[in-house]
Amino acid sequence: MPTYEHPRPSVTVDVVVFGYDGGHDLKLLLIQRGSDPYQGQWALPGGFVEMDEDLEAGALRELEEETGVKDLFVEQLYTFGKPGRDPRGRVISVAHYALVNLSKHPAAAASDASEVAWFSLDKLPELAFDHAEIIKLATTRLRAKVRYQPIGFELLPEEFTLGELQALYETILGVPEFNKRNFRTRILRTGILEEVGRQQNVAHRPAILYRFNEATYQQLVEQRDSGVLRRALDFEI
Amino acid sequence: MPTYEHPRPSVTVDVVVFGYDGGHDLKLLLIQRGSDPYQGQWALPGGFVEMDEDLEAGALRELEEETGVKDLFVEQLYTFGKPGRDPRGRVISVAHYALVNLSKHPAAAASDASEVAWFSLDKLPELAFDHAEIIKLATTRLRAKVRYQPIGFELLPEEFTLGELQALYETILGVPEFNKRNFRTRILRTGILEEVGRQQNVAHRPAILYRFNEATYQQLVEQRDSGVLRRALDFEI
DNA sequence: TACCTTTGTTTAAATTCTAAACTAAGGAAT
DNA sequence: ATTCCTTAGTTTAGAATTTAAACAAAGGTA
Repeated sequence: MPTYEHPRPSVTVDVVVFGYDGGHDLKLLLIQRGSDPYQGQWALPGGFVEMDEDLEAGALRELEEETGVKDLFVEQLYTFGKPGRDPRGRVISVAHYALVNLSKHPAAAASDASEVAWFSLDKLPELAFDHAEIIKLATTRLRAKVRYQPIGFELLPEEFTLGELQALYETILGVPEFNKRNFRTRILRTGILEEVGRQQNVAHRPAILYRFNEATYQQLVEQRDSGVLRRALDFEI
Repeated sequence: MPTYEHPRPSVTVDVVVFGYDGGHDLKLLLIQRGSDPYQGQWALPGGFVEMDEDLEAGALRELEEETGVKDLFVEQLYTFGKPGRDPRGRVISVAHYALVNLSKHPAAAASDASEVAWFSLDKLPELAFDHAEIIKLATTRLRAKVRYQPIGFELLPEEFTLGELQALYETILGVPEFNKRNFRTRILRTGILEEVGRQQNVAHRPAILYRFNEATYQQLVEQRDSGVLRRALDFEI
């Protein structure tokens, strides 16, 4: 049965972009819709996938076209396909989420969609389509994933202190302040951090700067998956 | 921009159905393709999604049409959309996975696709499309998820002993034999099991039969999510 | 009645976690 | 130059948890 016999839904890719600037909240990148359905409302960056591009590539392309933001960590989240979720007809959206450090990717503002802005995750405007639901799922996923995979590092600058890392975890998880100095022990014993220097010009004892060591991490993942280690990567917060 | 201006990919739903019969391996439900691309090869049950049905509903419909199996736990897995994954053109597949206890759902055999059979997960035939890749991801997901969500109960009969539950965990995770009698402690202290009787006519001390208590589980999930409890549900194997 | 098998409990030692006290390293204030 | 303040980082004792082994129980079978 060749495909052309079937009526086909439209397929879009949308991206929930989380940004972090060292503060006490996560940011979310939204665009203001310039055209037809939900015109003027805020929405996730995204658009129709092209016939010859991979889904993730499409998500990154739409993101760059609409916001100018590129070169970031992106991963598939979930596919939303309930009939009626888009007034234009049957539209299935393959939602992604992405993480970005705002000091690396400066104030996104661009292009063919009318407006682009970063919103605090806990002060979002009204959203088009079912995008509020998508964002909620992305947030849940981020919170769950950050506990057992080192994706948080995507939100920090290349070099960071343990204090900054802990503040990020507290921000993502919404916990006021946890585990005090035990956080340090747990993260360091995994061996996935590498010392790269010390802070300069701070009005207190300068902290050690660390960098995420991807090679060591991959090695640990392999050892765990082959059964050599069991708990090596639990930095369970 | 109305959707009809865009070329549209085809969208299918596929289902990785895991079955368990109390033995030492997991089974996988496959169909033998009766038509055009990959004719005669084994493949996942699935097909084109209809214009007015939800993705999960489509997965269940195709599954029942092609194999006769219905009424089971199903969840979205991942969406596969690489160009070229289907020789018929651009086909995006929203893959799902499902869990079923084989004593409840007897030998699936049916219908419009030519053949249906259960295969041992570690003795799979050559597979059509990128279905081997989909199965691999589903297996990884099942192994990961069974450690922190009680989805394993979907694979057991209504009433089961702790020995049976442990055997299931060992089968899913591929561990020869773990934790001996501590498994019991960890599962029981969560409170998600409810005693419903004892085994009959066995040539040894009869084991207590348990049933999964969904209400207690939901209650614990809520308490955890609201921060009251932290570790209540870690039955981390 | 003795024995076999599997279920289920108890417990002591080992390990890990928690939280507090303590030490260190800067700049800023005096 | 000295003291003070702030944040970084270490040590450690007590609490809690995990592990693994010994032990006890409950059938059927010989």
